[in-house]
Amino acid sequence: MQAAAIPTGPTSERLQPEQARSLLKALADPLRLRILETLANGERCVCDLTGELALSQSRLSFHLKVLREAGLLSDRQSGRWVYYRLKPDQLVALQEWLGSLVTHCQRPATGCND
Amino acid sequence: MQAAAIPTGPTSERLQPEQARSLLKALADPLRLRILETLANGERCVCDLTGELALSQSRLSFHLKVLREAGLLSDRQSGRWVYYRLKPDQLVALQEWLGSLVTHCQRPATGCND
DNA sequence: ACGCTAAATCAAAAACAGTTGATGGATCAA
DNA sequence: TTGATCCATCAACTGTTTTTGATTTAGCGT
Repeated sequence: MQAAAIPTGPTSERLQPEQARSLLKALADPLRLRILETLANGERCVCDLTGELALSQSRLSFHLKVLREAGLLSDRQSGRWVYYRLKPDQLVALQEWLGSLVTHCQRPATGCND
Repeated sequence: MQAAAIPTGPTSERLQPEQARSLLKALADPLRLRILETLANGERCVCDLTGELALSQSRLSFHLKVLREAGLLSDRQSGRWVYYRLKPDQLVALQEWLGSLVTHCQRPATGCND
């Protein structure tokens, strides 16, 4: 997935502000965080998740869609079931984006701790 | 909204999910990101910010409050003016929180890449 | 084909977040 | 004191997100 041209970061590419916002927004929900934490333990199908998280199917489906469209989850179908799994790439990218924000704010010149 | 979860330590302690959520939510807004970026250049009073960002005073005040309650900003009054500055601590804590989520998901045992 | 189950999608309602314009408290200078 | 400026807060309004319950699409076994 790495673009050959610009070696911006150690692992992934630099996030655009708009992408960062969409990730932050997807993460800024308690239910979606619970879903992520559950999926951090490994792949699950939707029916398992409704059970484990005690959610209605359509409610869960809504939030899975938000997370998937933000690029945080991938899904695969197997028979009647759809399995979701966490994609760490975007999390790493967001982490790096946060890091650059911190760095920027900690520059000595007009630093934020004077 | 509930009272702000005031960050306890000067340097990074492990974030509770609820604190993480409140930080993510605070960051997930384009205007608030612009405010943060402006404050990354150093402390500013509210009246400067209304000018630089071309915002109504009450709109700016609303967003400053969100950021302050998330623990991302500190403020101090000096005469008639209130100066806001960025507090990188919570950004660092959030970064670490993201990191731990990634780490957790990348454990070999029930890893998310099998 | 049929019935059954998994999951996505839809429309309407409810809940929430953000904007606006007005008001009020605090500080300062004259 | 009066008047001006800085800022926070409030209530009313608008727009967006989330929830709900119903419907739809699709896979599997019989």
